[in-house]
Amino acid sequence: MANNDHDMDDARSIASQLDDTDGVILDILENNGRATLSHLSEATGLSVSAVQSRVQKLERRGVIRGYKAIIDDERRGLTVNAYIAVTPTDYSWEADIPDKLKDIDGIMSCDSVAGSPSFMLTVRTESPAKLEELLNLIHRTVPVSTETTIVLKRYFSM
Amino acid sequence: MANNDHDMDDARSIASQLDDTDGVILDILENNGRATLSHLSEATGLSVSAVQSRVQKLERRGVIRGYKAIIDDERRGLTVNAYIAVTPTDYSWEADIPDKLKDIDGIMSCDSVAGSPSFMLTVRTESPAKLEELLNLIHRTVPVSTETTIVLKRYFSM
DNA sequence: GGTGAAAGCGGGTTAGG
DNA sequence: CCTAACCCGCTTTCACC
Repeated sequence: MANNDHDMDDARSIASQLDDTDGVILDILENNGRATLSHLSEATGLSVSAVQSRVQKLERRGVIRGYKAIIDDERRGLTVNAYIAVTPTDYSWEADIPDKLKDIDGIMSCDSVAGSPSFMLTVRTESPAKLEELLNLIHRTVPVSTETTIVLKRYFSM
Repeated sequence: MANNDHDMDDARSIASQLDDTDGVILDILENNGRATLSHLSEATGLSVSAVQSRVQKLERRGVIRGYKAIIDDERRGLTVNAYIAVTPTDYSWEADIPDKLKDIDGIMSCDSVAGSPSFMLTVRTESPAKLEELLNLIHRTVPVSTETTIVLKRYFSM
């Protein structure tokens, strides 16, 4: 995308541009993605149009990346969650691993981490059997060893 | 089982009540929490009001737990993410640990897991120094040992 | 950077069939 | 589950501080 103005899209410089009011807006929207502009206006003491321009700016700069409904995975039938520590068996592939994994259904996140596993994944499936299928698929896709830690109960999240 | 004969809010019984249309609605809302009813109407082939009553039902039954804005933590200044494996040093406290941790700022999720650590936390802070403070706070709050894995880069999530 | 107001309309809400 | 009203709130665009 071409920039209209001199946008500084380095993450750190953006963070340093955010003031307390932006923080209030982000806190509210993080907990209620459908908060209205008038609600944000009340909470910040600004006018609706001022809040609106801030929200739009936050969206344009990528601070607000989108909006999601939070789904109760259990009530939806996705009952098995797990952490998977991933260690490459062939390190020449290491840099490609996240890209190879990102479209596999059930893998919710992929982080590279410091330490002996190279990556940590979080996954969710509808059954232990499906989790085994997912692990098999991972091993067919990339040359890695995995260590899976099954979640017994999610006490809280975000 | 032990409770109420007509209790319909058991997670499994709710999941079994969801049909394909509900699945379409949930998939869309999970990726776009601000999808309009008319968009959902197009996607499902139902009328707007039919979709609306389904969405409301999903909200009332707790399948849809809420709506959130997705914030780019780096651009917001929260640059340090980590996984913390938690092992109680005094197991008589184990059951209380999630409750003690849930109001600590920076702890994003807490899962009990199968295996030798009892819990897995995900945390975020604005600096390594703040992460150390968070770890100190955890140790002052509950009798546990911790093993922290720092995230170098988040490739994708949710 | 912020306010306030007016006009248009898109989408949520609530009827009746 | 549908259609058809109704109405609140988001958006845009002003002029202005």
